[in-house]
Amino acid sequence: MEKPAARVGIRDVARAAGLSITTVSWALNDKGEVAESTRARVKALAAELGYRPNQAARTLKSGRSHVLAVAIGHRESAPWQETYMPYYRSVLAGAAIEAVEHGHAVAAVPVSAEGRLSDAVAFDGLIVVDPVRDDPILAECRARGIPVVADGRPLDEGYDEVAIVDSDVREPLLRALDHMRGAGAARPALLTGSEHDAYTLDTERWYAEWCAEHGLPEIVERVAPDATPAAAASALLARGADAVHALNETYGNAVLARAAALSLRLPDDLQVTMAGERTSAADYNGAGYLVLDGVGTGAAAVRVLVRMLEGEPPASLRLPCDLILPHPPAGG
Amino acid sequence: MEKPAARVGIRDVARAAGLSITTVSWALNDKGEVAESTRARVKALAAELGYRPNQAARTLKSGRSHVLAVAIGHRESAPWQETYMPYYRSVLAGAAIEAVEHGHAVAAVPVSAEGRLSDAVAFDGLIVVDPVRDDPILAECRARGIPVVADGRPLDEGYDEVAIVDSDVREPLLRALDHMRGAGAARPALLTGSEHDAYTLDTERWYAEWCAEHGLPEIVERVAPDATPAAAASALLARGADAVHALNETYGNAVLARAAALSLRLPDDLQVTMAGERTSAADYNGAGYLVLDGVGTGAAAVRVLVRMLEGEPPASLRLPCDLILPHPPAGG
DNA sequence: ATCGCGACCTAAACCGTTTTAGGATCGGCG
DNA sequence: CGCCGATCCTAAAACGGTTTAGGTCGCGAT
Repeated sequence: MEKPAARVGIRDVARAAGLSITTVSWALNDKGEVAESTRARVKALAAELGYRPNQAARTLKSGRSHVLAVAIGHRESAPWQETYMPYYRSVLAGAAIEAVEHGHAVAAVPVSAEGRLSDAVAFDGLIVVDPVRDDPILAECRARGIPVVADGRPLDEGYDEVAIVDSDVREPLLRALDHMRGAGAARPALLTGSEHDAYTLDTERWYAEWCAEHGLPEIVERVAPDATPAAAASALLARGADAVHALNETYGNAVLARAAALSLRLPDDLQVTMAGERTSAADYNGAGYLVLDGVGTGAAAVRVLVRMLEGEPPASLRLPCDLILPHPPAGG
Repeated sequence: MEKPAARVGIRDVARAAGLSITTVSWALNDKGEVAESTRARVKALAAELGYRPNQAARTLKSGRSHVLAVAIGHRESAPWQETYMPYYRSVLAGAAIEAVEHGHAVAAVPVSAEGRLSDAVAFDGLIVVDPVRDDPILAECRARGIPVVADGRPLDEGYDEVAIVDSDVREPLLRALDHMRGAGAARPALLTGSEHDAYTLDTERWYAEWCAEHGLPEIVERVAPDATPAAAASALLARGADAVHALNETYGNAVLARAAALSLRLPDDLQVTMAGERTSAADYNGAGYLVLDGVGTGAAAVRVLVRMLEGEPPASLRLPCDLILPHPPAGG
C-alpha cells in the first residue's frame, strides 16, 4: 500500500527532462548558461515531480548550512532554568523569526558542562547570550573560525572579531533610579544575581556610581547560586529598602510577592522597578520596567550575523532600552 | 598572520596515524574490527589534532541530520506574536534542552504563508504546535514521510501516524470553574480567542458544557483577530461577569489590568483564572492558574519524536496540568 | 572551406564521511 | 605443505548535490 515514496533527486529530474544533472542544477539555481525555455521547463518539471534538494549534499559541497546556532546552556543549574531561560528563549524565538527572512534556520545547540560546543549539527555562525569571563565558547569559535555575535559584551579582552549586540541599559537605569528618588525613596536598593556577565556587573557598577553621586547608601542584595530570589527579596526589605531595582523579572516578581505578603502598597510603601520583557503584567502590577527586548535582540543578532557571513566585518549594535514607569493609580 | 586554519578531516587523521580512513572512522565510531590499541591511539590522535567530523557529510551518508524541527509561524499576525509566541517559545526552549540529552539539536523552521515547510535546513522529524484544521504542514509531512509530533490534537481525521502530546486541561478547568462558583461566582465568563485549534475549541466546549450542567448562563467574549484583548476584557466586565477564565496569559493579564483600572479587588469583586505558564507572577497577582507547561511539553514532544525516529510506533502522551488557586489574602 | 565565437549543454571531479567487499598476515590443524 | 578461520586492516563505492573543464553546434567572418 505505502509506496516507499523514494525521494526524487536531481537525477530523476534530469532523466525526466532528458537533460544532464548539471543543466538541471543550473536551471533550478538560476546559474550557468541555460536557455530560458529549458530553465522554465525544468522548473516546472521539478515542481511537478516534487523535487526537494537534499540540504546535506548542498551543505557538503558549499560549506554553508544556512543554520545559525544559539548556544544554550553552560548554566545548567535550576536557577538558570528559572531566572535566565525566559530571556534566553525570547532571544531564541526572535532569532528564529528573523532568520526566516534571510533564508536561514536557527538551531539551539548545546554546550557541554566543560563548555564545548556540541558537534551534533552543522552551523555557519553562532549567537552567544551573555558570555562569561574566560568564556570557552568564544575561545573555541575563534579557534574554529566561526563567526560569533555576542548578546552582551564579552568580558575577555581582545575578541575584536566578535560582534556585540546589547541593550543600552545604563541611561534608563539611571532614569529609573532618579525617578524613585524623586518620588521620595531614601533607601533605594539593588537586587542582583551571581552570574559573571557584563550585564550583571555593569548594572551593579552603575548602581554603585549612582549611589555615590547622590550620597545614598548602597543596599545590595545578591541572590546566591543556591538560594531563592524570595529569600533575597525578604532580606532586602528587612534591611529597610523603600525602593528596589531588580536585575530581572524573576527577582522583581519575588519582590512584588514579598511586598504583597507584607501588605505593602505600591508605590507609596515601596517602589519597584525591574529589567524584563515588556509583558502584559506591566499593565497592572505597579512596577516600573526597563524593557529588555529579547525578541528584538535575537532578531538584531541574526541580522548582524548574516552580514558577517556575507563577508562584512563585525558590526556591533546597541539597542535602545525603554523605561516604562508604573501607571498612575487608577482614578488619579 | 591568520592561518587558514584548514579544517582537519578524517584523511588528515588517517595520514597522521598511518592508517586508512576506514580504520579511523571505525575507531572513532566504535564500529568494525579494530585492535583496541589502535582504537585508543586513533582517538587520542584525533583529539590532539582537533578533528571534528563534518556533519554535512555524515548526514548525507546516513540520512540522519540529528535535527528536530519545530514548525514556526503559519500565524504571522501581530496577535500571534503577542499572544501565542510566549507559549510557542517555551515549547521551543524545552525541546531544545531535552534534545541535548538525545544527541539532537532543535531548529525552528519557518512555514511559508501558504503553509509549506521551508527546505532551508535538513531535519529528521517535526514538532507542530497547535495544528489547525486542514493543516497543510501535516499533509506535507505525510507526503514526505516525515515523523511528526503534534502539540495539541490535530483537528483533521486520520492522522494516525502523528503522535500527540498535550496537556490534560479539562479536569483542572472544571475544578477552576467549580472553585470560582463555590466562592460565590454567579456569572462566570470565558475570555477566548479566534484560533481554530483543538485547545481553543475544547476549552470553549468544556466551558459551555459546564455552564449547562450548572444552569448558568454562558458568557463568552472572543478576542477577534484584529482586536485587542484589552477591549474584550472591558466588554466582558461590562457584561457583569464576576469571574473570568482566560484562555491564556495575555488575555488573563488584560482582565487583571482592566480590574485594576476599575479598582476591583481580587477575589472579592472579581475572580480570575487563566491558563498559562507557571511564572513568578502567580505569587502575587491574586489570579488562579491552569499551568500549561510549555517547557515540559516541548521536552515530552522531543522524547516521543526521538522514539519514533528509532522506529517505534507513534505513542501519544498526555501531560498532567496543575491548577494553582490564588494565594489566600495576606495575613489571612 | 575554415576559423572563431557565442550559446547551450554534458561528463566527471569534488565535498567528507560511512560502509561494503575484500585483502593480508598469522597460528593451528590435518 | 596447504588450508582455514580469526584478526586487523584497506580500496573503492556510495550519499546527492555543485562546479570545473570541456564539447558540440550553428553561424558569420575570413
